[in-house]
Order: sequence, then C-alpha cells, then structure tokens
Amino acid sequence: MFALIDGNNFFASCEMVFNPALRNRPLVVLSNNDGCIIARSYEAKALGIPMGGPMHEWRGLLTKHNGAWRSANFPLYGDLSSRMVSVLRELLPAVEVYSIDESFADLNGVITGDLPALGQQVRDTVRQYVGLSVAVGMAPTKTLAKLANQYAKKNGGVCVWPTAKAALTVVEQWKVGEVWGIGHRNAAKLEALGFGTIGQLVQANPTLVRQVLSVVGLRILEELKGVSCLPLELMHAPRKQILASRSFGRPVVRLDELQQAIATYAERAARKLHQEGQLAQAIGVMLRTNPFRGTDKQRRVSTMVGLPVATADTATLIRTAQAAMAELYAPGFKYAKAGVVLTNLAPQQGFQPSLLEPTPDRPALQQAIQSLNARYNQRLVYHAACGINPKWAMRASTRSPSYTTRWEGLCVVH
DNA sequence: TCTGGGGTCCTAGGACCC
DNA sequence: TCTGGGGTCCTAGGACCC
Repeated sequence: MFALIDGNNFFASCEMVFNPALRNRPLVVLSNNDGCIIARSYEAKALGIPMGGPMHEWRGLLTKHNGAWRSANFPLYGDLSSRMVSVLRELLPAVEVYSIDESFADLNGVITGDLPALGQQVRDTVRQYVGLSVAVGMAPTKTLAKLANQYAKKNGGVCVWPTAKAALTVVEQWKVGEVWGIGHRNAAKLEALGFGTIGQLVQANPTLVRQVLSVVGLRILEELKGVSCLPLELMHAPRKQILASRSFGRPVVRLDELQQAIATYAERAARKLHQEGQLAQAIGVMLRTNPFRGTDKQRRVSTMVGLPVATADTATLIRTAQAAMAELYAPGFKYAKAGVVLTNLAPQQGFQPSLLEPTPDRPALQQAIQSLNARYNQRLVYHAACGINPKWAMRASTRSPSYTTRWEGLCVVH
C-alpha cells in the first residue's frame, strides 16, 4: 500500500500561515515577474480563475471580490515544505519527497483497518505543527493513491482504497485525463479511440495502449489494475541537468545588459551545481523575444558549448556563457528572456581529470564565497559581471516576508 | 502595459562499428 | 541478376509532471 500526502492549495496556504488577513478570501500567488497565476485559494478557484491565467486578465475580478495577490516566495514555501516532510517522516515508515507539496509513503506493515486513523493523524499533526492542510490518499499503487488523494480533497481529507476494485467503483466514470501521467494530448487520443473514462481504459487491449502511449502508458494501465510498477524511490537520484532562466522585468535590447543577465543565471546554475556535488561538461545558453507580442519581430535562439574540462568553477561558467551569448546576440530585437543550462553532469567525487588540461576549479575561493553568503544569509559576495542593481531584474511587487528563513522576516507581535 | 521556471522519460532516426 | 545481421551512441522532438 502507498499513501500520497498533498498540501491543499499549497503556495496560497503557505501565504496564509503567517498572515491571517489573507484567509477566507480569494488569494492568488503569481509567477516570477508577477505575470501568471500559479496557485489559488478555494475562494479564488470558486471565482473561476484558471491555473496559469495571465494576471492582467483577472486583476479586475479579484479586486471586485476583495481578493488579494502575492508574488511567489519560494524560500517560504520550501521551508514550510521541509517542515511538512519532517512531520511525515515521524509518522510514516518510509517517505519519498515527490515535489514541493507532495510526498509518497510506503504503508507496508500497517494493518489495513488502521489506515483511515493513520491518515487522519497525519492530517491533524501537519495542521497543528505546520499550519497547513493536507489531503491523504491510500491505495495499492502510486497511481491509485494519486486518485484517492484527489477524491480525499473533496471528501473529508482522507480516502483509503484497500484494493483496485474498491478504487474502480469510485473512479470508473472519471475522465482518463484525471490519471497521473495522462496529459491533455494523450487524453484526447484515448478519447478518440473510445477510451474516454478510466473504466473504459482498464478494459482496453494492452498492445493497443502500448502503441498509443508507449511503455509509459502500459505501466499506467497496470497500476490502475492494482499491479504496482512504480516503486517508492527513497534515494534522491543525481540531477541530469540544471537550468537557470528568467524573464526580464522589461524588454532588453543591449548586449551589455544581456551579458549581465546571463552571468547572473550562470552564477545561479553554478550554485546549484555545487550543492549537487557535480561538475558540468557542457553549458547551453538560450535567448528569446516575447512570443505574446505579435507586433514585435520574433527571435528564439540557443547554443550548446562543450567545456574542455568538466568544471564547477563559477567564473569559468560565466565566461563561457558570456562568449556564447555574444555569438547568439543580434541587435534590433526586444529580448524578453534568457537562460543557462548545464548538462552532461558528472559527480565531483572520483571524477577522472584530464591529463593535458589543468582544472580551472578553485575550491578554496568557492568555499569562501559560499560561507560568507551562508553566514549573512544573502547575496553578499558575487561576480561583478552580474551587474549591480540591474534594470532588467524581474518584478516582484507584492512579495511577503520570508517569515521563517530571514531574521528581518520574523513576525513582530504587538 | 501586463503571459513562469524547472525537471524527467521515451522514441525515432541518423551515424557509426564489426 | 544479385547486397546481412547485430549492435551502440547521440540528438531532436514530443509528452508528461509540479
């Protein structure tokens, strides 16, 4: 048996934990640059505001209904997420962190009759210790546990299906698009073939499902029938690529500003690389205009450069990224977004260095910068190439304080 | 005026090897 | 008139997830 524990309206709920004035009203959380709506409270969902909708189309409605909005605050959400996980680890035998707001747990060894009470205990404890509301779904496979969790969200917060048969009596009529791993394109394909509901899909010929959805679809089919194909993954697999990209706060035309931006993103990517304990053997740079501005001339380019020696040296990565940016740049366009991707990653530990090329890595320097920044909890030391107070930086006009990760964000009690 | 960011996996096809 | 069988590696594109 598996459990799926999922935070309800996660980002929106995180904002409410330390700010009761945001509760019981339509609240949305905005993407970077305050452009899109990436999370909604119940009240905001009830107004019909869609996931991913552009904020400028919904501001009026929100204002009319006493709504509120917040710029995304990922340090806050990440910290509350790890508090939630630590509660789960106390109560459940084995926990896999699947995303910032979702964890799977292994329930083997727990007596079936005890599962509903365990689910309720998880809910109560997370609410008491962290201040967040979660839904708990339990079933014989991960795919069924996901569905159970969906059902739980609207039906009391806990749902236990001891068998696939029990699950199917509830979800038979649900659309296949509700199933984890079936997106809107494959849902349309299945519907056209006469498998529009979960009940119809489990009756389908596996060979046909394989033809249409590849082995991925075959696994989903088995999971729906109660055959577990997706084990709990307790080991955190090393990342295969690291991406750092951002939209600009305003259109950027000049190369020198693009060079600052790409240096900033390279620095961010390098920091993630250090945290992962990996080296990069290739670096990519991409650049594009705003595709939503139909009247503007459009351009979308990218390039990938191999590094002569696998490295995690921030300055080397910045230099290489800037050289690539100079190649990509063409004047006369209003650029909206750029990014850096590190690939062909290899673990630092035990990496075979080149016989001919000296490594550019300077661990002592990196360590010094990192410990200064860690100690003062901010970007105290950084590369001048990144620019100082850049004009292209993204907008975040309504960011809440980092209540739990910065001294100046601590709540004050009057 | 205003539209995110960061990942994974699978398949087909091309290039190459013996 | 006639041209095998078996394999690997890499990349691009498509699909999915949160």
